[in-house]
Amino acid sequence: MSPELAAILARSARDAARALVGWTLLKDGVGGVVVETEAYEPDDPASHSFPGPTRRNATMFGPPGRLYVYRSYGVHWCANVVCSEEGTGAAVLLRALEPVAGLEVMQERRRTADLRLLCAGPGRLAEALDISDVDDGAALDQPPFELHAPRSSPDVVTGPRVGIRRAVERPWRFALRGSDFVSRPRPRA
DNA sequence: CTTTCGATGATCT
DNA sequence: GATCATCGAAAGG
Repeated sequence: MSPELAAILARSARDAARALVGWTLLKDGVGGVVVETEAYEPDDPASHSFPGPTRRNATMFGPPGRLYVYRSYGVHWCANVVCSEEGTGAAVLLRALEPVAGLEVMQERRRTADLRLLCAGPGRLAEALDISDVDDGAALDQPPFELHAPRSSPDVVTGPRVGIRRAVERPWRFALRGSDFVSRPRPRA
């Protein structure tokens, strides 16, 4: 793993979630720029790692830089980046990308031509990149995945996390300011 | 525009 | 049996 990525992922989920905005994520050359993330910390009642290690969340307690993939509402797949120290259970939920590469492939997978709806939400993002349970535990800096650093530091806004019932007050959602490709409800401009 | 609701399966109580 | 880090279609204003 590059020193730059390792340094980002070594930090808390909050810091890693903020720092991952602007990076480009690809699977098999298909994907785009990360424009929205959420942090899930250890001792965070909203995190899947909160109850401790189980079969589902085992990847969360493994090495940083791996993908933790889980099924949401029995219908969708959602993808996280494991971060902080191995064994802590910290992770960053990937919530939205700005589509950049493989647009036609993603449009086909998502069955929509609207670029704003290709990767705007964790379930949509996973479907567009063809991420599922088989990718759980995969290293994000090794094929078929690539993670590329932004050229300059992006302008990031924060807000409450989406879709959770517990610890709703923690402002651990991060998004690229003004992006047209974030999920709803839209963060403040 | 906004709100409501069904789908569908693993996990938890 | 209830809950859930979601989405899209349908119904309501």
